[in-house]
Amino acid sequence: MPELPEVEVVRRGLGRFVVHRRVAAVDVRHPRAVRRHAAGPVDFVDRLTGRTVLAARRRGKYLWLPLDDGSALVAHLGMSGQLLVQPSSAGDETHLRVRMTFADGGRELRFVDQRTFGGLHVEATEGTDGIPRSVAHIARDPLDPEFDDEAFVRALRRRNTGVKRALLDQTLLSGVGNIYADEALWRTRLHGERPTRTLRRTDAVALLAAVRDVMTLALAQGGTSFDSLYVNVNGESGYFERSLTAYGRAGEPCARCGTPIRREAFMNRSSYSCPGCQPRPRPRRRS
DNA sequence: CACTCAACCTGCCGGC
DNA sequence: TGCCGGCAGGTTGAGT
Repeated sequence: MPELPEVEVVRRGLGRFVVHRRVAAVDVRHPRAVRRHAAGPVDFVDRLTGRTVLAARRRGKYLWLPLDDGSALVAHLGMSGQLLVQPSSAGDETHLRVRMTFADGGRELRFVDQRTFGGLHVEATEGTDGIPRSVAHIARDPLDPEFDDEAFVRALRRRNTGVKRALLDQTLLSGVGNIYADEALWRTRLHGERPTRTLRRTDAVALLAAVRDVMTLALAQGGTSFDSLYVNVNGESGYFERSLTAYGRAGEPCARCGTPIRREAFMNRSSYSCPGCQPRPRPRRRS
């Protein structure tokens, strides 16, 4: 479910409900959920027990909780992961993978993940920026104050691929997934298979602005639905859906020109775009 | 080095 | 009803 805005909503929830608390106990209910913790589930539990959570951080779609011994609990939600803050009296979720209780006896933190593409692990953080090594390859995201717009524009135009593939490459910029890629492309009137080499500078600048705009808008909406409690922070929230202009809207009229939105297969998934506003690029002979 | 794609899972939905 | 194919907001690592 989660792209940057959704993950950021989760991060804020963790910041509010988990930071400054000391871990009392951890129960790994499904080893696959901690498969990226190379030393195994027992070590995972050992490294967390007794630690205090210092903060809740994020880069792109990765989350991590720095701990008081210099390590961090790193989380990726994958396609279906959720981090829920639940009273201990709440019954186990069907896909509950990891449960963490705290010394203050308050609400638990639960990792719930149907498809188990997501997971948790503990690792050291390094350097002054405190980025876990497993996250180091992820580029800054467009909402990061230190994101370098100029460097992105240059790198994008230097790529030799389709613009949507580039947007989804988390080492070029992070946080963009299938939905926001399609939304940003629609806003910029670009077809996802437009070769990055043919983008004008202004196209690249506009595309980045569109990514930022759509993410900021989605985040504002997600933030509103959040304050009740964590349960609302899952893909089920129909909140974002309302403002989507292309993604998932095959057959519906384009909000700009009325042409029915098309759906095309793309990398084992789908792309949605407007045939009127986003014409397929003409195949060019390579030079 | 840059790029592409299958594999990793489970559940749901529509068609037969 | 039940079975089957297709599809789902992501990432990695092997292969070209």
